[in-house]
Amino acid sequence: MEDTTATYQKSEDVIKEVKKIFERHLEENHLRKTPERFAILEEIYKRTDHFDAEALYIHMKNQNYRVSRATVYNTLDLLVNCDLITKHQFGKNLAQYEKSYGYKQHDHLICMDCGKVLEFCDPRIQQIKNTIGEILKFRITHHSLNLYGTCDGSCGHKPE
Amino acid sequence: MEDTTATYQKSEDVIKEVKKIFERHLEENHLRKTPERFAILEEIYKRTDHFDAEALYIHMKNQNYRVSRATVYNTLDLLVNCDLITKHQFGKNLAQYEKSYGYKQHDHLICMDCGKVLEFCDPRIQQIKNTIGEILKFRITHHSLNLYGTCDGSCGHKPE
DNA sequence: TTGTGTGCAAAAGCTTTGCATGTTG
DNA sequence: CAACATGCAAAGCTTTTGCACACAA
Repeated sequence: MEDTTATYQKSEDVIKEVKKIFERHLEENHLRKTPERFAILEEIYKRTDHFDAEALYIHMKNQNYRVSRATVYNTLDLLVNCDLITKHQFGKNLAQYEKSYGYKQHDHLICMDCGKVLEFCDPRIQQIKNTIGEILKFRITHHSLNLYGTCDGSCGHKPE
Repeated sequence: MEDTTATYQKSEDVIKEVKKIFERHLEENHLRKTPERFAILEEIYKRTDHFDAEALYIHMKNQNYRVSRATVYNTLDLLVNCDLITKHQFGKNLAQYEKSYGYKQHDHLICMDCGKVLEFCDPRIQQIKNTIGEILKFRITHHSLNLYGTCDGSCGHKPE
């Protein structure tokens, strides 16, 4: 944040920051700082977007970490709670996650043919949240907007 | 449709209409018109909003229909395909359905405390779909917008 | 009569839980 | 050292599949 010359933060810097955030979250909630928890956070922030719990588990195994599925699921919950990752359900019965620190709010566009997921931003969604929250007397904390369609055959049409 | 004096269609009329639509869909796709399929459609349109597959299965059993879960799931798929019902994933690993014939497009507001689901309409969502579809070259067929929050304690706060 | 649809039960897939062991605070 | 977290495996829950029988076309 001090360095105004760099457009993007280096990956190592981001990882350092999210670890600090996670650490604070664990302290505030009297949870233990175990190596597994930090290892999982680090691997998530090294990975690219959208992954599911099993893929992360396999990834950890391949990196020769000794973790269990239970710990993966446990840690994913913790990370969702402190807003370091976001959980999605893109229509299927399989939770997908993505890192959320440093990313601006965005929603998703899913191709029904090839499973491709694109991201987009539209300010009008914020307006909708304000309006509806006021009308229906809800304190809206978050939302999920997915658009489904087909990407004009620009993909190889390999249904997932 | 002929009767312009009635504000709402009688339930029996709606059921008659959706059965006709379903019948046409089955014919067009060379699928069989089995009594189970029509019985399931009928029970869905007699029920209130938002239900899951298991609840529907239990309901059918209680009505002394002899149906299997397999048939329930099979028929739900068919009904989704011909737009007579809509499938939702409200954050949990459990598909929820609702009848959609005769209802205008709407989205959902979910209370994280009590699980209550409210419905709302906002024309701006259609504008977002148009804009994004054009920009990202997608033919958008449908969407899912869920707002999550808390309903100001107006509920008994019985977390589902 | 032919093949699709059904019921039933078993299997599959994602997630949670129980228990003994390990480790943080 | 006490409580919590972990690994492992088993159980839970929703959904899918396999198979023999039923029945729509």
